[in-house]
Amino acid sequence: MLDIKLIRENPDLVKENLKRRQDNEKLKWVDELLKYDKKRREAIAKVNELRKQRNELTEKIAELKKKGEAVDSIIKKVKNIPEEIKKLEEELAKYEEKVQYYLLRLPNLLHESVPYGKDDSENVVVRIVGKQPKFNFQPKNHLEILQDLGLIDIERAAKVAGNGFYYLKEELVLLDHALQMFAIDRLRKKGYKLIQPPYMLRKQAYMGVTDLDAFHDVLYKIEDEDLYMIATAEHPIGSMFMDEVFTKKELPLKLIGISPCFRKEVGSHGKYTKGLFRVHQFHKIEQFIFCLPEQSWQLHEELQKNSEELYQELGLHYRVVNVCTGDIGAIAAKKYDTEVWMADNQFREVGSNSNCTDYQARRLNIKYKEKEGQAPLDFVHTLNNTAIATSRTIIAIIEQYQQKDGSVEIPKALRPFMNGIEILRKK
RNA sequence: GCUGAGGUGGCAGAAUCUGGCUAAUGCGCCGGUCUCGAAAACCGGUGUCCCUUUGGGACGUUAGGGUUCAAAUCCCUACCUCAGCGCCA
Repeated sequence: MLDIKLIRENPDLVKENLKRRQDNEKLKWVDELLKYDKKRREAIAKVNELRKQRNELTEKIAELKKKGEAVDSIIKKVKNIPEEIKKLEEELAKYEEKVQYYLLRLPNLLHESVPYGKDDSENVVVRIVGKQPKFNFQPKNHLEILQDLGLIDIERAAKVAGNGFYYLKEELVLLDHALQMFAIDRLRKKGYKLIQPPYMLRKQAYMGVTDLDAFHDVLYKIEDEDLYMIATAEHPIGSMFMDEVFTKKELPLKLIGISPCFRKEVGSHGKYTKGLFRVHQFHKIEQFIFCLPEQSWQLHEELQKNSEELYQELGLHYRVVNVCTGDIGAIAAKKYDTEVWMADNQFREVGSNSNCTDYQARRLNIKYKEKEGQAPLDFVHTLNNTAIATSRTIIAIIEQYQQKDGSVEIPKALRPFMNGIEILRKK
């Protein structure tokens, strides 16, 4: 959410930002928002005036009663004021709803370093790391390999839960867990604090951390409950400190979340959906930071470095892209995607790293103050970055480490976390 | 899930029964006086919003409704906390 004062004072800045995002249909929203904001403030003035009148008369009633004098005539005079107030308040509520509608939908201001572009084809490659694996045979995709090894069953998963689910088996389960333990181990050594959050959230908490499209396209809702299955640990961790005030010395607060992630993936038709790439559930280790505004850009690079170190230690070939203005999404001010190389010679996303500046924090009402007992100064900044998303990283490992005989080598970094297993082999 | 007791500012805590009496008082925090400096003491301030801003006003007692001229106070709902009971891996 943007600061209404900023929009009032710099409407052109907000409009320029929308143009860069190619969100041209939202341009008129800025004027609409300001129109309703003005009406809102006028209504507030009127309501205040009426309340003042009522309060004065009410006080007179109390005063006269104390003296034991008659109050009937004043009560008659004041009696219809509450109704007028109510009418005006209803009008005011309408304006407030409008203002809120636009505020919740206007996207974050982009950082100047975000490249201009219309969609993911115009994301800018920042760097390519590692070497493309060379095979002296025709490489297979992960699904074929895993099925040959007998480590996955997606047919039965489809039978009981539908497309997009899977049964992992034996060593593949260990690999999934090893990836998580590996990421946790490395990040804890950097001082990040581990959190296992609730796997469901109320709507109110969810509103603060994501955009409204998510409620339909991404989130599973529990029937008859005000609860949504989380799509990432980012969400329960972001909302964890809702309506709270940090002291400066508590910041930056660097956290690692571990959780399963549940996603509906509505509207993913036509996208790459093979095997484990686009699934309804997977595990993820997530980095999350609450910090002072002046710290966030440096920490954004730190988060990027952290996750790249993991991919490097796993020996994976990957690239990093600076996500362009047309592809970045409403909440981030800047976003890097990390994309791993897959056997069909495509790079595909395994993680993304967002600096949300104060956009999430304003919605969640998370502020900071100089020290205990003082008034809050301003909103904090929030950042989140994938450390490891298991399913997609599994794809990269299986496809990049496959051998001619159909076996798959386990990266050395993972072996201590999976009972020393060095290779996945058909039995 | 049931029963009972609760939820008041950054914190503690009164007012709730019996609606009108500055949300008292203390702590913390900010500023000032004093001091070489600090502590103590004393004085002032300490949430949000609106306006025609040396000022005026509205809102604010977990949240949302209701009753009333008037609600922290009475009624309803949700959420949360505590206690007891029940159920459960």
